[in-house]
Amino acid sequence: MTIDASQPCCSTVTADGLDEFDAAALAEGFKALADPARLRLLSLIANAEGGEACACDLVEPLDRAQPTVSHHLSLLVTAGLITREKRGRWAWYRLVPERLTALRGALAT
Amino acid sequence: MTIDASQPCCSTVTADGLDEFDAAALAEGFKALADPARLRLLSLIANAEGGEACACDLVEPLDRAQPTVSHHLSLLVTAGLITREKRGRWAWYRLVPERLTALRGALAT
DNA sequence: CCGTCATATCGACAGATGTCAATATGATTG
DNA sequence: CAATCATATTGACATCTGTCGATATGACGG
Repeated sequence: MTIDASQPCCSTVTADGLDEFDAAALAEGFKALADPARLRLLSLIANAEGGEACACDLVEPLDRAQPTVSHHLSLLVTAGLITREKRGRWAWYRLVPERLTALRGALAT
Repeated sequence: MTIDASQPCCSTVTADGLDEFDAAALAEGFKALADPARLRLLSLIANAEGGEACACDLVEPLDRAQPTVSHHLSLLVTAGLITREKRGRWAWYRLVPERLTALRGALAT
């Protein structure tokens, strides 16, 4: 299941009566951010030339094994935080800024 | 170890060269938000009368056992997202909005 | 002081998570 | 087609996490 990033997140942490369902949905988003490797991947992708990064350029700076990096990238895609585009044998990743913004909005006070 | 909420978070997910150390620190914050029970606790506390909530009023709406609620509240305190004040036999909790704002800022695009 | 009440801590357990080596997949190239 | 390269998948493992029942701690009331 992949998150629909076009659907802006409605619930807010400080909203009254956040129910279990909305809370679970929100938590999924934050779970994706709750790991240093994934945060660094977001940083690397965000600052890559042209706004997109090849997986081949992410393994070395992350200092983790290739399957581990691939695993984290998949999680980020599933969470709707990045997109994957396969071109030839390379996989290119881009941020989904709306998704980041939506989670940001959920922290409004 | 308790987070110093007065220290505004400096790193951003989209900042260039987010290193492992900063990433780990940021991830700690998001980990605290990465659970439905804790998100609902934040919501309940944020909307409690007077901006503070008694633990006794949090167990039932959360639909989890008392030790579980106590556990999550402790995690939130450790993460610097709420404060605990013991008055008599009751424990009162308040949001730390600056901490929420800091994490919010880390998601800036 | 003794019982009660609110909360925290302990111990246990099932399930999730991060990690890697080995291997599969699928595109490119000679 | 065979070799190579980039990436994904699988399987295994140790660790972390959410949960609860039982129990400890500590304040209050009679």
